[in-house]
Amino acid sequence: MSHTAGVRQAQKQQSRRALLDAGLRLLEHQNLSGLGVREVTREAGMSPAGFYRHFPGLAELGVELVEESLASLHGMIRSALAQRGAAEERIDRTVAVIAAHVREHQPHVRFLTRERHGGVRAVREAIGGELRRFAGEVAEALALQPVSAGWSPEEIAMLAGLYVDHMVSTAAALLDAPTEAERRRIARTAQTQLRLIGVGRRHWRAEAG
Amino acid sequence: MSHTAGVRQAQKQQSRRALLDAGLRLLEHQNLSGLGVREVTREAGMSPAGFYRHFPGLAELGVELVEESLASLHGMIRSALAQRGAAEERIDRTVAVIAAHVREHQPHVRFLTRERHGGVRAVREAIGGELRRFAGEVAEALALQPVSAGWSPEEIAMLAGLYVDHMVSTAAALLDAPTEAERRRIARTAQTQLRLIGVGRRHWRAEAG
DNA sequence: AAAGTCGGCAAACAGTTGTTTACTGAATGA
DNA sequence: TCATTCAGTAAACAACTGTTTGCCGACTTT
Repeated sequence: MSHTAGVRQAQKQQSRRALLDAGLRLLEHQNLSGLGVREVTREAGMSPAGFYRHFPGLAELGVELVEESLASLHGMIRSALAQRGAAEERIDRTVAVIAAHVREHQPHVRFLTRERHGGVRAVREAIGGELRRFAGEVAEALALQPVSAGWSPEEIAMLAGLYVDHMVSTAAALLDAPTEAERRRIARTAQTQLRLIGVGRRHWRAEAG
Repeated sequence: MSHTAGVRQAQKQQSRRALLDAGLRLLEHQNLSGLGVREVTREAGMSPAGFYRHFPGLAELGVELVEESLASLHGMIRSALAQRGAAEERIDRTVAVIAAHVREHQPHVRFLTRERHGGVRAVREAIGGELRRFAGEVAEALALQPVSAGWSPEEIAMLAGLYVDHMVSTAAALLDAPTEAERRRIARTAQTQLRLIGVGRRHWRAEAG
């Protein structure tokens, strides 16, 4: 359908990408709700009317960006969960994975953190829902670990939520950090925090409920 | 200077408040970067030109809203820190304080979570800086607790950061929750998470560093 | 080679925007 | 009482905005 036969299709895809990239670029310093069609087409080097050959409106551009961003985030989470080895090592590598993702997908991550509680309901809910799905995946992975023996599903879910929230906070902090030194400091703090949570995990069953 | 002699001053203050309230109302469904002077004055029942008798521009309105919101948040944090009693009790009351604050200052809290990573640099930095100051206060309070004996300042700071981030996440989740039942579920989860962190705290010195 | 498809453009539409201008009229101070 | 101050207004400004229209010309299909 799309893999052959198409100088036409290829050019169209290219223009579409140009629009998406232009939007993503503008959204680094702006909010989705404040974006304009003319603004995007200007940045993409296209006439305003051309926009409507690709999207019915800006909302749809936004949704597409959400999907892209979440797809890459999803990949990152799977990488983080795939870490093996001792707890210490896993923590360090997980934080490293997060830091690398933020570095390499800065515009996407910035978009997500900015619109996570932004003014566009559809986008907000898409992000929130997907984060909840991610928490579910994390919970599944946690359930398989020996440390979780005897934990109720609710307890595992609350731990997964804590991890996901922590990851989000850490990613946002890394984004805002102005210098490399600051980013390293944030990463180190995040590691220590995860270690503290890990200590709590190991003593949870003996102490609580 | 201002406490007497002023039907004039009082009327001005009233108009100023009307503008701030109008802005806050509009910002429940919108982003600061997408707000317009005409929009605000229309909502406040004032002519567009009148706006400039009170603020040089919208950015200043935004900063003023940040200060208001942070002042009320500051009050909340002090309440939370003032909790006495056993760990369990303190946790429950702290979460209750957060939930009450979110309920009673919904527009302010929504504004903060929305603009925490929003498109207006000055506002973003004001919020971020103030949250860091709050973390400092939390750290001071933590240092006084017996559980923190033997902790380095860095360790205490990372714990305070974890608490503040967790509070922010919880507040945001409470805001987004559609039903009272959902809010109760979130509060209960938050309590359990705090309890887990508490377990980690108590076993930290024996296990880490 | 001819006919058709369709991405992109310029131009025009009616609205809206931020900001300035000169003004009005009520509160103020002499 | 009279002059002054000043919050709020209406009107005008140019500069945008989203969206539609008709058209062109390069690709595709027949």
